[in-house]
Amino acid sequence: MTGQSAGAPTRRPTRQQLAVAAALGQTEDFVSAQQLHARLRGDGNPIGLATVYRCLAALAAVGRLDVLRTDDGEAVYRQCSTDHHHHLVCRICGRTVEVAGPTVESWAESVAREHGFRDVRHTIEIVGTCATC
Amino acid sequence: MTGQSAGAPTRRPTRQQLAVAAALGQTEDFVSAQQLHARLRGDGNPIGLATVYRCLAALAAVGRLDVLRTDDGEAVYRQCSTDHHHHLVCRICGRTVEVAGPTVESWAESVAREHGFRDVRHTIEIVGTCATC
DNA sequence: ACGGAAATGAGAATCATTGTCAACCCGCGG
DNA sequence: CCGCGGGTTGACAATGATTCTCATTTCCGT
Ligand SMILES: [Zn+2]
Ligand SMILES: [Zn+2]
Ligand SMILES: [Zn+2]
Ligand SMILES: [Zn+2]
Repeated sequence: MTGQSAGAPTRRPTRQQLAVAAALGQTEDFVSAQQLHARLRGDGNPIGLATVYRCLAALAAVGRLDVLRTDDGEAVYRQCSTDHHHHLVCRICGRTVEVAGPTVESWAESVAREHGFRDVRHTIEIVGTCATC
Repeated sequence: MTGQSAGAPTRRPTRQQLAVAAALGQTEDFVSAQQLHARLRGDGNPIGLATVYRCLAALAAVGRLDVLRTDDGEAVYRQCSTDHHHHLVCRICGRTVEVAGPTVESWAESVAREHGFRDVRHTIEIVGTCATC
């Protein structure tokens, strides 16, 4: 109980960690660790794959990232935005529309509470065929 | 139109497929392909791991199984009830509660239509910490 | 029963993720 | 300012679920 128990055991700052954080800050889309690694290197930012995983894990542990799994099991990460929303994706052309709705938010919240669940998070993805496809 | 000709290319029935279906019918819990494989063999029911995966994929394709991913990316399957629903999962003990709500269904539908999307599907996962954890 | 197509199974191959461990770097004490 | 200790990194090996390969077996219509 003593010591710096409270909050995040601050990680020692390094170039790599900043790079990862910066890269995540440049997009609102979900990216996989592999993609992020490739992107960083592409931007002339040398970093090891294992380090990318470690940074992502660290950020996720502190709750700064949203993590979800694609259908084929790959983990994808996104910087938690203060502005919570979901995506409507076209299964043909990939067009993505951001949608937000208090309706679904409160529904999820109430459903969870109703069953005694705490610290609730949710993942919602709506997939369809867009008007032009 | 004419029977199920257009839809599901009916799979040729075999002992293995029946065994997999039967095993899935014996439990309400989610099981991984590996677990199912072990269980089947344990019950003196010889079957190849690849076949288990194939059967599961086939069943899931026809919509007879609910599939979801554990935090570590492993796919788990469960025979699903005929009705559409979603899952409330405990991030600690894995306890799963089925939830259904016209609220969220119509919300998803309207949001999609509002943007001109057709043939809409959605994925919703609510994760939290259950009362006993 | 016969023949061809579908299904199976053992093992190899794939691929994201994690573990290993020596080299490296950052902040602090001297 | 300089050197040390321990957190951090990175190349590579290891893991483990899932998929692929292909020879063999099984099912089904004829
Ligand atoms: Zn489209
Ligand atoms: Zn939401
Ligand atoms: Zn629980
Ligand atoms: Zn639904």
